Amino acid sequence: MASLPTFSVNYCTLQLQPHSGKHPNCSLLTQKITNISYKRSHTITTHLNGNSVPVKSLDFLQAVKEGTKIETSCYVPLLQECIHRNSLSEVQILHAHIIKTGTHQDPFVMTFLVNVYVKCGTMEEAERVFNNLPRIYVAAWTTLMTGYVQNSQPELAIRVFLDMLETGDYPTHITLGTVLNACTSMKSIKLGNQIHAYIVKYCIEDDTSVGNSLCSLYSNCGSLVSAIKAFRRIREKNVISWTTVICACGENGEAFQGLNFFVQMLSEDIEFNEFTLTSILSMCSTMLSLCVGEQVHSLIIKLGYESNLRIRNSVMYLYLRCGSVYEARKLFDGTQHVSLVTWNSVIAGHAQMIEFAKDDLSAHHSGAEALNIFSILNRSGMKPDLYTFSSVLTVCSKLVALQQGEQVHAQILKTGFLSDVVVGTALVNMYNKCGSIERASKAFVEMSTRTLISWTSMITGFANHGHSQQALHLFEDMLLVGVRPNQITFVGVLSACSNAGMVHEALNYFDMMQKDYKIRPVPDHIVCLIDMFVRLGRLEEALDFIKRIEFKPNEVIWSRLVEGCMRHGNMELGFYAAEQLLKLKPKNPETYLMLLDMYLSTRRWEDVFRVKSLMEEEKISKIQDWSWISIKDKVHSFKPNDRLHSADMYKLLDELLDKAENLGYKSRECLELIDEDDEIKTFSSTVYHSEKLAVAFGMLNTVNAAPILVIKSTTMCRDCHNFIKVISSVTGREIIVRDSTRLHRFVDRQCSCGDDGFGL
DNA sequence: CTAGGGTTAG
Repeated sequence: MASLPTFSVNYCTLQLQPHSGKHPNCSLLTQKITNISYKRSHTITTHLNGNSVPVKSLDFLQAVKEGTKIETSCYVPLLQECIHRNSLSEVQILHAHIIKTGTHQDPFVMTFLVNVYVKCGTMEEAERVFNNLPRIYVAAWTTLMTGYVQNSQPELAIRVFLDMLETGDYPTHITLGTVLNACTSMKSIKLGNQIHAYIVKYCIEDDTSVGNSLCSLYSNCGSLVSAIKAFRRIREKNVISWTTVICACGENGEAFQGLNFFVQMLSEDIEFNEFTLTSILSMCSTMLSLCVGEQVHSLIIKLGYESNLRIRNSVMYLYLRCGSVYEARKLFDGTQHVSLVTWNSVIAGHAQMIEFAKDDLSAHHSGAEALNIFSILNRSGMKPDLYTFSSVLTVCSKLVALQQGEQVHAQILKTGFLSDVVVGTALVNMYNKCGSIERASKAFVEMSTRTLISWTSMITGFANHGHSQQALHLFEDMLLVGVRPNQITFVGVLSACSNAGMVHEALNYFDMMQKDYKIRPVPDHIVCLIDMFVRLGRLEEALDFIKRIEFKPNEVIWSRLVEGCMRHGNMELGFYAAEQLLKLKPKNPETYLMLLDMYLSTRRWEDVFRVKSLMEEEKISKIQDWSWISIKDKVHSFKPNDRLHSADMYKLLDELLDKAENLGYKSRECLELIDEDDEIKTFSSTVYHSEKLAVAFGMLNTVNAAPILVIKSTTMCRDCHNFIKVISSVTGREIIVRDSTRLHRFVDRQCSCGDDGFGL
């Protein structure tokens, strides 16, 4: 006999039971469930005391209390109604009744009860019932596994699977589908392949549910080709199969192919449902294709799905992600009974708009609107859930809105959502982004479970605050706990090394990333390393490094080298790097500013004109230099030299400038790209730069001990950086400025960036 | 007991 596939999950290795030749399909028990259970219909009828009664109108609790005898066959539909109502308390009453009447001897009812507890999200109870089952059938194993998969403990699902095989029970096609789903959540293609081998061996690859699960496994592991293969092998494809393959295309960036599958469905008259439509919509959202999205929307109206709330929510989200606030708003206002998901979609949609907005000003506006919607939601009496909180915390972190973030934190504590990993991670990230590394690490330590994202967020937080050693210690801890780092984790690790100038360590980790974890370097990794060499003045090494990478260096990589060359006065290399940069036709106005500064200061007028004409060609507009500060629930914005704020503020700023000058600060001019006719004003004053205005405003409008948090759309200039350093000690205030490249935390004349992280 | 609107790290 050929050797059997081996399942290995960290702690155990087990051989599958030898098969008897034919795969045992559904057990008797599964058949029984299908016969008695119902599609999730709203009118379940049952027989009570000989009369056929619709369960929904039946106050079964009353019946139970009055001591009515319930036939064993009635428990399942009653329990099903509890799932539908999501009422754990009623489940418990029924459970007690089941015990009282001795029905707990019935393996079928008790197996169903495991499912009920799973559906109510109470795994402890589900386990308890499972452990006391009079006889464990394959359906019970499967149900328990499903519970673990749905409650984000896929490793336990695999453990249960192995336990099941040990007792000699055979998996059904549904069990295998669930195991595949566990592999999918663990993103373990290795284990998935082993299960796939088993499936091929028993010739059930063409089974609908197995095929569907295989399709989503491969899709989640990034292999669209295998996903489509799995889909094609399904003998009887159902709506789920089609929807899954469409999702697979969307998740893997092949939206066009996904649309083709949908068109095929339409032309072949294959049944589709609301889920198919929402998948299509979310595909349009991720590829930001408003044009296709609008067509799908009209199709939805034509097909009469317009009033469907799920679909409405998806359409709203689509419009928001594509920046059509007006359309989204129209839909929102036109919806009579909005659900929590509607609110969540609108908030998450605005959060997304921050990322995809055309400029920083509208990005900021979206963020402020998201917070506004959140407060309306709170006043409406509806209770926010973990999705709401995660989105809102993201918004706070992007707006550097510490006060709102703290309020949300308090609300999360009260409502008990802190135990959720995603919410906990979002909280850690919020404190990191708002400059409070202390509270971030406190929140991180207090988490009961951590995902890769939690670790990565905290490591990056330490790195961004200049706490390199702590970042690296945390990374080592993460490895000890057995969490596998990814590309993004290494960005944090390398940036920690870079900030501390730890060349040896950086190169070691860079090596480890590629050799031990088979992660290919991306521009972000290289940027960290280039920054490190540049910081140490080792410009030639930086160049060597750029030449050694396998991909074409991007705009950021070259511009960091140009910047470094300017700082260290190596103009020859600077000109070379600038040539490479110009070949890429950069899009960032700040890059042009830097190049102009370089050519102006060396009086290379021809190059100045070359850069200027390239700017025209590339339609580079003037730099949008804005700063913001959130105070209480309001966001205040500042433009350089604006005179829109109170006279007190300008007075305070002038006083601070005086004080700073007495302590050795010397104001310096800086290059700017401003003015209506887009002419280059060579050097202009930095006195009223937007961040200075925002800081002064913050001093005036917050209590003395409070930190001042400013967010800035461009990179901070050297002058403002010096100024804020000085006044942090003059005023004894902590000042945090998050600019377009990094976070600066000024305390007592020191900045967390180590004074190397700013521009001209 | 299998897909299924809204959530976290760069």
